[in-house]
Amino acid sequence: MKNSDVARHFEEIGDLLEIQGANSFRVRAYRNGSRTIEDLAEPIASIAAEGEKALVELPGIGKDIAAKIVVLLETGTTPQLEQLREEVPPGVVQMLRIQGLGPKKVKALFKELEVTSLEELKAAAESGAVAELKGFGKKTAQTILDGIEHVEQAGNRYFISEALVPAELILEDLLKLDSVTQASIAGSARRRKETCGDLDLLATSSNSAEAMELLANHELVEKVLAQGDTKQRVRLRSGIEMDLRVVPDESYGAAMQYFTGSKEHNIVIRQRAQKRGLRLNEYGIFKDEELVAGKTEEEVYKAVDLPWIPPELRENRGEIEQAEEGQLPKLLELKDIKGDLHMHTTATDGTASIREMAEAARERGLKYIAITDHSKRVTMANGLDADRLRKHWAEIRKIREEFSDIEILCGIECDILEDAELDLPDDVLSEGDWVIAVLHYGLKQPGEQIMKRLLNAVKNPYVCAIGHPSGRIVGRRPGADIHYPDLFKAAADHGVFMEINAHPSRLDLDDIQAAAAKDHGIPIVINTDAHSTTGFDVMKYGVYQARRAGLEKKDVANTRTFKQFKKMLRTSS
DNA sequence: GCCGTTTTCGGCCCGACTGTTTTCAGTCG
Repeated sequence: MKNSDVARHFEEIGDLLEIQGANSFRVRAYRNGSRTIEDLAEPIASIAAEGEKALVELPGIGKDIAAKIVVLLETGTTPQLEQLREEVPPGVVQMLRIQGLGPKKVKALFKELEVTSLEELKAAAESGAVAELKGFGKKTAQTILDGIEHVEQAGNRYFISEALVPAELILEDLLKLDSVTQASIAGSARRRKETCGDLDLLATSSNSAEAMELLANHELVEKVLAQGDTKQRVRLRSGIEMDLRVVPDESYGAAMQYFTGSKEHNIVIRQRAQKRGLRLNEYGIFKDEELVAGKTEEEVYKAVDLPWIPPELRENRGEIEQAEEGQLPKLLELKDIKGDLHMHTTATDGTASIREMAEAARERGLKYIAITDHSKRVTMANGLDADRLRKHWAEIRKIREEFSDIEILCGIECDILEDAELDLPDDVLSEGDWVIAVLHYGLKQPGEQIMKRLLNAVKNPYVCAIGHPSGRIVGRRPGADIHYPDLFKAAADHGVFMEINAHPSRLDLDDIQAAAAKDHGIPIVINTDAHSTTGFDVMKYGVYQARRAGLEKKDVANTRTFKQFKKMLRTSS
């Protein structure tokens, strides 16, 4: 059972308990436990194998949840969840996803109207039954109908790229207003989380009405959902919702800190404030009623005896302890990247030639690239067999003579076949400069076979890197069942790199596994997997992911000069 | 349900906005 399955199990217990009206702190305890498991780099089953005591040492896991983890791993479920599922049908949990419906209202709908699915809820709202319930009204019924439509048509979360692009455009327009003195993106988009549920914008302004009017009439905005004096919520045409908050100048830093989150990070920061006899909210840090800090984020952190913490790290995954000890990493930056080792050309499924890709890479300041078209197994991309690959490499060797200021490596993205063999023979691979081995097919194979394939690739003397290791698509397709500690140990032993694929739909390794790979001392490469000349522009998303993993420049191989990079290759001689 | 250098019991972050209410509960972030 994967960590994500175990985490989801306890998340569901939390949801169901909440609908039943359980103590909210008990509900939160299950969610905290769930999150701890979700964030683990190691399989929870390995920890459980050491005994219940090892589980209890995890934050947010006590005796009770530890015992349930053991039962869950042994039997595939827990009596508690089975019992809860009997009491609360699955459609009722679905109702929690509707904006404006929380546990109390959902419970009332379920108990009073016996509504157990979104369809039944829709019918009840349309018939007027919902509006007649105590605590409900016509507007609530309409909100529910809008909410159902939204849940049905849009997925709930957006790729970081889908979130940041409109947010940056709107931010730019806000800053053009004379009345707006400062403005920034906050929330999960500022933390560069791989997906965002919504967007947060923050501004200081002498005229908050003007800022809100601009947003209400913005071409990217579809509808104003709520509006007060300091807070406005809108839905963009893309479906994503955005909050704008206008705060006083002296509170800007506190509001940035507050609305950047994460919730888990902020809870700990506020607890630190409490311990120091201070009160922290979005307006500042207060001693009794006196404002003692709030204009900048640095001030806020200083008031709780911490240095400023980069937003990407604010997840309460150890960054507060690091900050306390002065051990925060100096995070990688986009400008540190000097090479890109994964891209395609018209030889397979790319849209640009070798020369065009090299020129585009040079324009972006890259000093070295590897052309890595597909191997033959990927028939739909016109993958290369040995003959075509050798000709392709000959072509690359010819073209690279034309470029004095950028190195072009003869590479290949070689499939690791379902039977664990590589898609091209060793004698062919040995002629290249850079071999990335990847899983494309058979991602649903049992973990044992997946590991056999990956380990076989790692042991091959010509494989330089494992590309997009899990094969996941963010929010859409789960990755292969990988036992990461074994993979990383083998990669470290054989000097094989791990890729962070920078495409916003992949971001694979994810942040947690990238941090674990760093701990194993494995060199990491961040690659765009560009299929066109504009494909290079996704590099920043890979860098964001690396920053969330706490990676520094030294942890990432393609920050090196070409000379240094080449020395790291096992095939270099 | 979890947690502990004020605590093994009694806490557990905090304010804005909405809609349904006649003073506030529910929801959200």
